[in-house]
Amino acid sequence: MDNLLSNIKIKVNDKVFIKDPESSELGKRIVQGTIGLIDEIGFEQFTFKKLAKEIKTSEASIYRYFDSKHHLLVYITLWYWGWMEYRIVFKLMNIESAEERLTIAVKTLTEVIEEDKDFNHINKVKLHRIVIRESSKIYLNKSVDNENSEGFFLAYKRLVERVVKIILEINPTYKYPHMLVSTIIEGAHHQRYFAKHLPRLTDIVNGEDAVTTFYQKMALTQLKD
Amino acid sequence: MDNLLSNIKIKVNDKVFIKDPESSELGKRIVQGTIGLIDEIGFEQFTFKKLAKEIKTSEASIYRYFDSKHHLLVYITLWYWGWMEYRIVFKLMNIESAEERLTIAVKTLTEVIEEDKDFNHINKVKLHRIVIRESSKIYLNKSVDNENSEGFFLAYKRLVERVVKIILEINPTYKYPHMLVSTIIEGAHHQRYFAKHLPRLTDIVNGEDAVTTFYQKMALTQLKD
DNA sequence: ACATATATGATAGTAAAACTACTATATTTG
DNA sequence: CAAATATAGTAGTTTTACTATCATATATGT
Repeated sequence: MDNLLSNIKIKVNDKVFIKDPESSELGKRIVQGTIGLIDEIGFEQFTFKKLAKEIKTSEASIYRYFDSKHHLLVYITLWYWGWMEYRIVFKLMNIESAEERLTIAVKTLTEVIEEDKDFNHINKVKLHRIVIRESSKIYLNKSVDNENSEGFFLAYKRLVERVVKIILEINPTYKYPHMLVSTIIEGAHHQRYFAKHLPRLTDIVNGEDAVTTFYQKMALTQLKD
Repeated sequence: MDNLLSNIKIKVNDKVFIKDPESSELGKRIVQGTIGLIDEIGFEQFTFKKLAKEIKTSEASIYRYFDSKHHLLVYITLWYWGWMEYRIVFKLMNIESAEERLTIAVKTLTEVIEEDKDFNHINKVKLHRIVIRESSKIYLNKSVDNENSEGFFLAYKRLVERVVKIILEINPTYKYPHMLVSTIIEGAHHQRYFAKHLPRLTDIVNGEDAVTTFYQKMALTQLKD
């Protein structure tokens, strides 16, 4: 991918922010600083006051971009999903075999993220760690129905749908394609987290990326039912 | 199970509470009230002040039982895991076939909970909804390593290990038994939540419990690898 | 060039949440 | 039955999450 994406912008639902953080220098510092700080101290300890200090601005200025720290977390998660969809579309180009496309999609969704130079102000390694630890909090709460009706989760649904389509190409009568895909995405996050913090809840295998291998096999075998 | 469990107490790691809530009338009201209130308003909106009002006691009295609302959530989640382990042990009694045991274990872990009369002050239907929406928050945060070293998650590990053993009975060389079990447990929670709030991320099939069916099949087919 | 819109910064304030310290009362026990 | 102990209740403090106000800097349009 290299620098091909250097003039592409990942679009995020504009109901998530008050002012688009991509539209200004300060906005980008907010996003960059948020990723650094949440990665470091966790979402619960993260406050706008600490962020303001970190990026040398005022609390009030941050409130001009985001309503709440919750919306800021939603923002970076939606950005991540949008970015994932892009990566998948890219990697699947010109690949004909549906099986191969599925294998690549699952690898992309589950593999460890390596740092690259696209979207400069966003550190994807840190973002990935945040998505693993924090992203489910954006929908596991009482505001989910409201936010769903505002379209907050469309980026996630699109991402899932894209992989579902590949599965249905392989087996048009498979009954649980959405379940399979969302199990893989969420499951991979969990397994990476367990590997680091609760290793007895997962399996760490020498010489292979067990998470990716496990879910690739799962995708290919389950859809045969 | 009926009333067989009426004089059994689910043990919860005593580092989670300051004073055992099972040891007094007030303690039981705290647990009962917590389950009702978190189910109703969600963990983020839940406060000790609201709980105190609900159960007609004072904030300070609740603080004598639990350090923080986080520990209270840990408590009810650990209770749930302990209870699940009990249910599984019970249901597997005298069943010889490992395949059948696995099918029953997965059903128990993934099925919809029906109200019963055991452990009277704990409403298991509400508790199940809370576990689905909130339980992952007990480990998806920066205190996980500390709390893990205090043994907070042993009940979860024991539960997983119990099912892992069945899998290894069926296929002693299967490489990913923990991954499979934790994927099933967490996955089932997610799918039930999606079915209610984000249905496009799952598959709802008429005339069957798609969640249980999906994960039962997954367990039986994956371990063949 | 100058008025005006827009962006940011600095400061202060409010309400609720999270937690602590202290006081009062009930119960147990020596 | 007095002293010790457990439990409950009241009144704080600190932090968080947010709002409001005003000052200043920068950009834009005519």
